Amino acid sequence: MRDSRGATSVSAGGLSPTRVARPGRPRSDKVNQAILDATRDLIVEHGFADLHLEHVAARAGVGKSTIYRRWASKEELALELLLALASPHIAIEDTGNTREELTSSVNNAIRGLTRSPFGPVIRALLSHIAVDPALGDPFRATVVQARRTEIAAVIGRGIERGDVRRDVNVDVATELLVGPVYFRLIFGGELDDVFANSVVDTLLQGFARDLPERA
Amino acid sequence: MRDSRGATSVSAGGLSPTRVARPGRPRSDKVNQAILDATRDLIVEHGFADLHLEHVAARAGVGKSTIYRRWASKEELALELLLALASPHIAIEDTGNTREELTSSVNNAIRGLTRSPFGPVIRALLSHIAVDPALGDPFRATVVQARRTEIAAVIGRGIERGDVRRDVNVDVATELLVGPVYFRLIFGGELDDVFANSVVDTLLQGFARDLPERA
DNA sequence: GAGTTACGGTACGTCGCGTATCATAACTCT
DNA sequence: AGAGTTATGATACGCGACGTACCGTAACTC
Repeated sequence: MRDSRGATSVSAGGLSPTRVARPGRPRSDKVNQAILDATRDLIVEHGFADLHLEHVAARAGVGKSTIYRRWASKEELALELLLALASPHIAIEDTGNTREELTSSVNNAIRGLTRSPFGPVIRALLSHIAVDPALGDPFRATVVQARRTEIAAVIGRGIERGDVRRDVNVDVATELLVGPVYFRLIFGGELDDVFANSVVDTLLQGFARDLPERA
Repeated sequence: MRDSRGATSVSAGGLSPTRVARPGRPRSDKVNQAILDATRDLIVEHGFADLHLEHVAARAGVGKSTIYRRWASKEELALELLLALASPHIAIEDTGNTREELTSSVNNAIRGLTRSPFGPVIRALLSHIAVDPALGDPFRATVVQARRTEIAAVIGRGIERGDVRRDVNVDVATELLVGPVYFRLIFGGELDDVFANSVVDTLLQGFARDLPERA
């Protein structure tokens, strides 16, 4: 993120797979984790707007300068936290049952938002993701893209099985599956199995009673 | 919001329809509007996190104390602005064409978010709506509820016309129509007519190629 | 006119920002 | 073992915004 020293960055391309063995005292992984943990706790407790690096430092038992040495801003720190929290993810297996896999897609999103620290954190950062490209672009490029790809695979299998229409737009299908979840996250409503099933049922069947006129 | 003096509040129940005629100098509506305008501009320009009441006061040509006399916090001020910006809204007419009305529902959401100051403001406040009940609850109770009711009416007409299945859950239907719009607002993607049509087409037809097994 | 409230402006203490500096700790290389 | 280098926790700094308190003046009711 900030410099090439830490294990934080995408590994600046050293030859050795483990470490480059530079001179001087190495960055402490423990400290790194303590900062991220404290950040997570404070965001969950007080929200992103009231996240203050001085408090993070105090709770992590760390000097303020140690934080600034690794991350240039609150946003960078939050981004790394967000990506770290988003990565543990249950893959959607090929079960042979399209409805089941679609429901899993919706439930995966719900679980991530309700039963893990990822939920409160992304809730606190929604605006910044929507507004600040420095935070939004990397998030879109990794997390959102991965989820899109995964659901695209589900849709693809559904088409192969003959369960799903061939002309379904995969991007729009993803947004129809997951969009309602985020809508409820922001504007209220239960996020549970009943909702997930309701979304999938409605999507599979469609609104139309009879086939609507095409074009 | 803060006290019972201003025309701002929901009218503390005076007998006269116009004014209660209290002693002293009355609150200036001009000043009120100037503050809201300045707030809108600054949120759009710099985002909510960088909204500073001292700047609002300066741009509105107003004393800082005048702002604090009316609103207790940045959030309260932002809420009133949000509600004011959300209220101008094009109703969805009964055109007799269900597909057309559904598309209008989606396009209404898109237009509000892309072609009016409401878009940048709500984008900046998404997190606060999701996290802070003081801001979220009133917003849900008014704006979100109104939109839900409106779309429910569209669905209802569709059912009467025989275009829409009778057993469609109106809440879920609303979320399926508008959720994808908010998804793209946050996570990126074009918000245009093509998207609106795509959403409606997919929703009317459904994903399923043949009728899926029920239950 | 007297009484009351709102107005713009200014000054105040407090807090977090991001930077700089320090003595010390941890590690590499000779 | 010792020299060189980088990281660490701590502390201090100037800056800007916070929210409050106080002014003299303006606007309105009686």
